[in-house]
Amino acid sequence: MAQKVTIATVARRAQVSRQTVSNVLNAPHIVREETRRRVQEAIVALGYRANQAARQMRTGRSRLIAVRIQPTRDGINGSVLDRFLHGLTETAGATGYRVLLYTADDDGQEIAVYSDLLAAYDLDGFVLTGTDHGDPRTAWLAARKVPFVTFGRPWDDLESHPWVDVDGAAGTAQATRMLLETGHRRISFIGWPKGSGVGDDRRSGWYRTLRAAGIDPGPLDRETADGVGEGERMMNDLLAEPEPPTAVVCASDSLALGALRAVRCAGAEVAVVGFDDTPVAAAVGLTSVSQPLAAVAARCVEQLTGVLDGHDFDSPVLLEPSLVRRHTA
Amino acid sequence: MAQKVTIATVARRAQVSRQTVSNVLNAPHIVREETRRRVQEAIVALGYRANQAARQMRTGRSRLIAVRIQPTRDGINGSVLDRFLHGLTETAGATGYRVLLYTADDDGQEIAVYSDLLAAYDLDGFVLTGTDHGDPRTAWLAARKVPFVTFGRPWDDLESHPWVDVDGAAGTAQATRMLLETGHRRISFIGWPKGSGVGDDRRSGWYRTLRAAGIDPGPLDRETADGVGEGERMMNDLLAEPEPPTAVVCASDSLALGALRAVRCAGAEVAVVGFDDTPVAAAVGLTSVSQPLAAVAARCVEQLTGVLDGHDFDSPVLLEPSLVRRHTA
DNA sequence: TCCAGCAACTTGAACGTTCCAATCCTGCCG
DNA sequence: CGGCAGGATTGGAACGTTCAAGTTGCTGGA
Repeated sequence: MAQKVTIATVARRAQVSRQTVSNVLNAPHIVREETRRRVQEAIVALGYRANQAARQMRTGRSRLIAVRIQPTRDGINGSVLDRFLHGLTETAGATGYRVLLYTADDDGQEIAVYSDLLAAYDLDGFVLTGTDHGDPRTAWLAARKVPFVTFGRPWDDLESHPWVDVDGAAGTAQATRMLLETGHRRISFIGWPKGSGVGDDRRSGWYRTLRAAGIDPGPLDRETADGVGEGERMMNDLLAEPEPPTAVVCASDSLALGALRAVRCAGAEVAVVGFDDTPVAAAVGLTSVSQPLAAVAARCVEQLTGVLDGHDFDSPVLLEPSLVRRHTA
Repeated sequence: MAQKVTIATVARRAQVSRQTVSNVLNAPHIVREETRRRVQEAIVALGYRANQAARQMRTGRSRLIAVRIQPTRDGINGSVLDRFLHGLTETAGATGYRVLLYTADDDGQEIAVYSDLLAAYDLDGFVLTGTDHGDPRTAWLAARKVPFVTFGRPWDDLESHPWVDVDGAAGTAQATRMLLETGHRRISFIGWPKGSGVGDDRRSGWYRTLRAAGIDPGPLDRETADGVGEGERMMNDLLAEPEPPTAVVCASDSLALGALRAVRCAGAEVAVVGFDDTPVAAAVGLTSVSQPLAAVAARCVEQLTGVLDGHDFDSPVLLEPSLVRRHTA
């Protein structure tokens, strides 16, 4: 292995001082054109890379952002995180940031991890996914003025911190509109019990669209926990009605998959739309609402680096999902 | 925010020198019992955490390991990586290591990332997934004596570097044995074209088990690229035979899902077994061979930290997968 | 009595970078 | 032609840790 190339090596070769090399890297405009070129040539020739640890020690910034990786609670929805992480890593990399993973079993433990990461690694910021009403984590971070973004809007105060989210209501509205246009009138919704921010949001798009079309959504609405079995049960329930729906919008692909199974078993003709466009949906040909995860990730990084560069945080970002049409609707 | 707590703060409070505090942390045995206790109390009282950047600058070690996150080529198999990453982060965390992500579009770019990460972040080691015959990445890393482990055995020379893998052959053998025991005789295999290490391995378990049972596997074997559509096509092909199989083992859940669809369309009665136990398998009730990903991740970290601590690398690790029985077999 | 040997602890230096204050140019004005 | 403004460049110090080489104090053998 060749000798380590430091800023001093570059300086010697370019016949300038250490500081000038540093300036070329961090404040190019204050260095004279010709000197800058000479230094840059030396950098390339020697293959110099700034040592982060040293830089970090001086500046207190690590160019590292942390994301929690969850234990894939529900298998189906797991791969959403996967795609999100990829997008995050890619966008972060483009601006010179790197992504660090951590795990935590609950909010309390997660906060302990924050303080560890901040003290030991001088972490620059955090990306949180899935925040709840009155989340203790965002409160902790905000109190210490640690930069962070959330994927998922804060359900209490929309202006409390930077966030990026997908407009779930717009997604279900789009699905419902499409079904209305294909001639459906009795369009059910199988979603989660009221009270969860994400779930209520998704339900509302369907609800409003039906109302706008002059249809009473009331009797068509169903609530249940997430899961394939639950979806199947609810769909069977709906099929047993005197006037069963001809289409159903679901709050997740798990529910939709269950519904689909019930429909097929019964030999019925009911259009089914899921949510999240998971691999499962692609595999079984399920029409589903797709979250633009790469874009979400990109905007998260943007917001975070914005704050890190000292800007006040931009307005939050709400992205439109898109409907991926397959065989089931 | 309170003043930063450094080793000097602790030293003052415990009435010892910096170095003694450092020794308590890195070589406790050379410090007198009573002194050690005093220092440790001060550490706890002040909430001291060693600054990694400073430590790294001196020692050249970052306690960081890097893993590539792939763009989820094939959606179905994506979530495998997800679970692997979680396991990795968890096990690494337990020994004081952290996991850093990176992306790369091809091998050449990946090597460029290595050299960047090594120079800028003093990375301690890499975890590679899915190596090929004559992989340029392992060669590059080995040439520079950078510690790394692969998830997936090196297909050329089994002793060339530490690795952890799942015994795919044992998995398909187990599936085939189970099918034989349930009375099946004509058991097909739908796998990838010969030449890929992983694919050949999975095929061989099925092949050997059938041979051992006195059955000629030849006419039952099928080769195709991965994918749901491919699986469906191959299964239809098999069903059109004069003596169609009564069961089929597949090299992936994608293929199995396609096969399953063909079987159901044809109204046939054919048992289907997939490979990887992806969320899709769980969702549709597909029997599948499950890789012990958490264990794989744990052993990867073990191997890597072993090398980092200066031990010669242990013998490679080959783990047994298990068969998850659901409705399709 | 003297000092070797050892355990326990301390001190100065170094890792590679950036901050800060100081110095060196260069051209321009009076 | 001296002085001065201001841009370009430089050298010393500091970030928090560990390494290497010290110092101190004690035990025990000649």
